[in-house]
Amino acid sequence: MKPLFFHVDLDAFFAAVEVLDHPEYKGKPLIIGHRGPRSVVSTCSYEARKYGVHSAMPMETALRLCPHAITVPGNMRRYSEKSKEVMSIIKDIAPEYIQASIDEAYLDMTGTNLIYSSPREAAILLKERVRKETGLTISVGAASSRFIAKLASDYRKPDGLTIVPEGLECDFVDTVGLKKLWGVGKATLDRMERYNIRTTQDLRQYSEERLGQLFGQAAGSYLYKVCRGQDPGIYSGENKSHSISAERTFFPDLIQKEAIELYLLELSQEVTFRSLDEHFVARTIGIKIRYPDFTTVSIQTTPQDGIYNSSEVFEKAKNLFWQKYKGGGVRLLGVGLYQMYSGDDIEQEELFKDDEKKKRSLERVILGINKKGAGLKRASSLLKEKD
DNA sequence: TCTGGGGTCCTAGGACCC
DNA sequence: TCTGGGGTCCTAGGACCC
Repeated sequence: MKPLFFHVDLDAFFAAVEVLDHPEYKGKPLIIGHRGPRSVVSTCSYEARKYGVHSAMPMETALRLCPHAITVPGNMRRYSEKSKEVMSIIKDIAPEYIQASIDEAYLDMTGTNLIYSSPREAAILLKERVRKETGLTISVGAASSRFIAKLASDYRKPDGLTIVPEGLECDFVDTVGLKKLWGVGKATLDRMERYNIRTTQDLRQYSEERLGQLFGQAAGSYLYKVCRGQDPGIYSGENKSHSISAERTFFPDLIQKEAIELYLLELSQEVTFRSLDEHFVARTIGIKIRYPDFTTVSIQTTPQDGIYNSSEVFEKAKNLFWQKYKGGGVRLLGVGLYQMYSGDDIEQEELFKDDEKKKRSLERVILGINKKGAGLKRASSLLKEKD
C-alpha cells in the first residue's frame, strides 16, 4: 500500500473562532493577545496580517503597524471546544490521526483509496464538513509523508488544498525553499549563511557526514533527508516523556523577596494541580529565571523519592531559586515538572512518604471542588498561613 | 521589533558503573 | 598506578514549533 498522509491546519484559528462568536469582527483586523508592555501577538486575522502583523510580534509593534486593530485577550477553553469539534470530524474521515497541537493534525490516509475515489475527493469532503459543521476553514496538504504534507498545507493558505504527487517531493521542497522548511529556524539559517548555503539545492551538495559536523548529528541527518524530499520521520513514534510548566513575565521586574516567593508559590500550585489533573507524577522539578537583560538561566533537580504535592514543589522551587539567583531583579519566573510518569504506576512503589502522598490526595479533592467552580484559596492567603 | 507561554528534542560535559 | 571504552543518567542551555 502506498503511504498517504494529510496535514490539516486550521486557518488563523483563534481569530477565526472569535469572528464566529462575534460576527461584528468579520473583515476587520483582529489581534489575539493581551494589551500591555511585554506582551506579544498570539494570533491575528488575515486582515491584520496585511499590515505586517504576525504571531510572536510584540503587541506594541503590532499596534503601531495597525492602530485600529481590535484586540481580544483570548479564551483557551472556547478554542479547545472548537478544536474538539474539528478533531471529531477528522476521526470520522481518517482511519488514524495524530493531533499535533490545538489547531493541527496529521492524518494517516493510507489505504483509503478503497473508500474515496481520490485524495482530492477525501480532502474536499473533509474541508466541506469542517466548514459546514464548525464554521471554520482549514488548509490541507496531502503527500507520501507527514513532513511533505505539513509543508503542503502551508503552501496555500487560507482554505488551501495542496497535493504533492509521489515522486515530486524533492521538487516541492525546492519550491517551498529553505526559509520555510519546518525545523529550520533562525539560528540554523544564520549558520547556513556563514557557509553560503542559501537554497535547498546548495544543501544537497553536502554529505550527511559533513552536515553532521556542521549542525550536529541529529540536525545533520535531518537536513540531509529533508532537502531531498525524503521523510525525516516526524511524529512517527509515540512520545514518551512528558512535562508541565508554567511561567510568568512581570512588569515591572520583581525585586522583593516576598513578591518572588509569592509567585513561585502560585506557579508551583499551578503545575501541581495540572499534574494531578492529568494523573502524572514528576521525577524532576526545575525553575527558570529571566533577568531584566533577558538572559535566561535554569536549574533543576531529580530527588530520590518523587514529588507528590504543591508544598513539596514550592519548597524545592524556592531552594532552587535562591541557589541560582544572582540578584538584580526578575523579569520572568517559571516552574516546571519534568520526566513525568503515569501516577498510578508510581503509587504502587515506595511505601514511605505516606504523609506527602496524603497531601497529594487532599489536593486531588481540592482540584475536584475547584473544577466545579468553588475557587481555590488565593496563593497569598496560603502564604500568610505559613508564618 | 526590546522580545509570551507551553511544549519537545538535542547536545555536551560530568558522574558513575562495568 | 595515570590509564580504555562503553553505557546510562543527570544537568544546563539551545533550537524550534504553535
